[in-house]
Amino acid sequence: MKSRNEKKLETRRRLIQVALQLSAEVGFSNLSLREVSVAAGITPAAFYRHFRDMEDLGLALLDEVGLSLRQFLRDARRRLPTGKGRVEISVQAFLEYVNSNSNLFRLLVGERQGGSSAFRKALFAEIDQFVSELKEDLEKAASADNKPLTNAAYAAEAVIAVVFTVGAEALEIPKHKQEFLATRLVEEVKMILRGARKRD
Amino acid sequence: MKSRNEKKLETRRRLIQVALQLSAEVGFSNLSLREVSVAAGITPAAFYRHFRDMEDLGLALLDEVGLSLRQFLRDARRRLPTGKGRVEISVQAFLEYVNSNSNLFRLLVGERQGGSSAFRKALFAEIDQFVSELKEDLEKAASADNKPLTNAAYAAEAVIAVVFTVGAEALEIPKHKQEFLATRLVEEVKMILRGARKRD
DNA sequence: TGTACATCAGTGAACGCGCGTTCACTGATGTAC
DNA sequence: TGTACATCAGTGAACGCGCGTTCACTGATGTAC
Repeated sequence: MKSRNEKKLETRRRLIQVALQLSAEVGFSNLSLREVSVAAGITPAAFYRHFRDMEDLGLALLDEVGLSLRQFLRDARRRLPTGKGRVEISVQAFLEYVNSNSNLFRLLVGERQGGSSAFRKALFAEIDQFVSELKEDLEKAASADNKPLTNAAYAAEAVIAVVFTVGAEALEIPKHKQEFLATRLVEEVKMILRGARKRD
Repeated sequence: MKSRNEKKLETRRRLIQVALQLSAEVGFSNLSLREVSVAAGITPAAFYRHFRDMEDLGLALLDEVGLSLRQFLRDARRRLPTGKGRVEISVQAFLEYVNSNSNLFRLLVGERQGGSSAFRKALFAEIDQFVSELKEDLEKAASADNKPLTNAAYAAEAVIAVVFTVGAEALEIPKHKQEFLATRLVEEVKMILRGARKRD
């Protein structure tokens, strides 16, 4: 038999999952408390046993996104070879991530404007963490290749900007039409990295 | 005396202006027909004399944004000197534009996700035009400087990605705290252009 | 193990509210003669 | 210029709807003895 606490956590999980699914269609900020509650199989009144309001649920969703992104980064870093072709492999992995976690990624790029200020702040914090992890990766790779960068932080920001822009476009088109996005993204990232290298 | 037609156009203008102002605060997709109508000084029922629904108004807003952006580009191009410092001047001009037309810019970056598919399509078309105009500028500048680019289209896309990303951040912070954004944006754009140049 | 009481996730009804949309209407502007 | 009629931007009331939130409640789970 499941304990009362376990059941409560299950319902909480269901609320989060359902909110993620629904927000992919209309955007999280257009989601209603009633809609989410009913889709999760509880009455609207019971929603308040789990979250104070929709903003509170939104912050929980962002935690979820952060967790998933960090996991993706960890996996990607582990699988990545040293030497040639790293950009291609990373871009490929990223686009796969976007396609299979489109709900999470949509939240990340789609709600930069909508939502409360607490929500936006948490969202930018997630993106910042993404940027700073990339910065460290770039620095490591640069010193391994003996091709130092003038400013790894700027390079990381620029790369994230184009990666997220392309990711947002990928959401709009079916997966089998995305090859050109991959090649475009690879070229643009390489362009940035080339421009970021110290001239000798 | 104003003709009936002129008065109608004035009301239409007022609806558009008011929608632009209100959408800066909550985002266009969270705006209600009643809210906009009353703020423009007409009853909700009279709204239908001007637009079929809110989506229709949204498309009119995008026209407005497109017009204003093209004007900005034309002015910027005219004022721009040849030779050194062009990136700095362009970035400065762009950030001024973002600050004084924040409502328009917010619409452009904030509704990439919200809104109907017709709305999103029109929005991406506006951005695409921005990209292709920049591409031509880059090509001209490159041939004038005799520093040919490997792929001006990719360079333009990457530049727009970082420019819009920084522009979106600028919306979040007061103008007097934006100096670091300007230097950051200048460096990132130069980085991309450097990486885009043909190696000889 | 059994009993008595406490906890609390979830229920279902109710509330007031702003929403989009419709409708018959008003009265100023425009047009034809 | 004056008159009779047409047009049509805007009015105001009404509608049904989904919303967030509250409330007293139920009944299964948990706890103390």
